[in-house]
Amino acid sequence: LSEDKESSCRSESSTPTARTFDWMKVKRNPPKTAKVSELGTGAPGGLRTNFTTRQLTELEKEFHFNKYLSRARRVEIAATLELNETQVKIWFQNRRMKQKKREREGGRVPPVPPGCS
Amino acid sequence: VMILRSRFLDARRKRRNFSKQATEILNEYFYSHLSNPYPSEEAKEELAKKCSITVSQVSNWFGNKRIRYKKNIGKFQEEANLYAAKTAVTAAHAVAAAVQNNQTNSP
DNA sequence: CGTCTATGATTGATCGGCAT
DNA sequence: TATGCCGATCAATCATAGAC
Repeated sequence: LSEDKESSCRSESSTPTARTFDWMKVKRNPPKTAKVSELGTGAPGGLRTNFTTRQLTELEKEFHFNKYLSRARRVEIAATLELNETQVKIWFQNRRMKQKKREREGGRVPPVPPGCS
Repeated sequence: VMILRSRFLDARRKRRNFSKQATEILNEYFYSHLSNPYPSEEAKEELAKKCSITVSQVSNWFGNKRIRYKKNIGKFQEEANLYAAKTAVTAAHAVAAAVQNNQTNSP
């Protein structure tokens, strides 16, 4: 049960806190989506793609049919929605986690807000 | 214009701030574990119970806190010192109580 | 009342670990 | 060694609550 191990810090002037720990330095690599191949128009990879309502609707529909995708289905959907196979794969990945989260803490206190007393 | 940003009017995003007491508990944990503010699943469940919120909300709180803290450490300096002091006082009381208890029980 | 800031929630994508 | 999934987290953004 021993944690706290100064991982890396130097400046210690006024208070015992305010030190810079490793978790504060963590930097995620920018998204590699949107290949840098279709440039020409300057496709700045490293942006969080914004899925359109149409894409989300289709993905959601497919999810209700299959929680998991086969390679073939993934390719098909990616082509239809103009997304990478990876994006489709990740979407389903996140969607499954979302589903699990809802099931886990779903039945919460819904019947109470109205009026009350 | 992509005025069509309509996010389906996320009905659930009717946010309500946590009680001041809940925020106190969360901040106390955060600053007393500033070297590694990543509560275990068990710790999250305990915090959730104490704060009367869900485990997911505890996760959201720590996620937001960590990101916003490192984004501007200086802005949280005052808050950090505040909780550091509070933790020190609490610890002091615990020690004092322990000492007194020891004296009382060992004549 | 309108503007600016604090904060809870959402989500596409990354990271490390494990399985195939 | 390469690929998919899980669980946790990141990071940017949304929309609202609160401060002024």
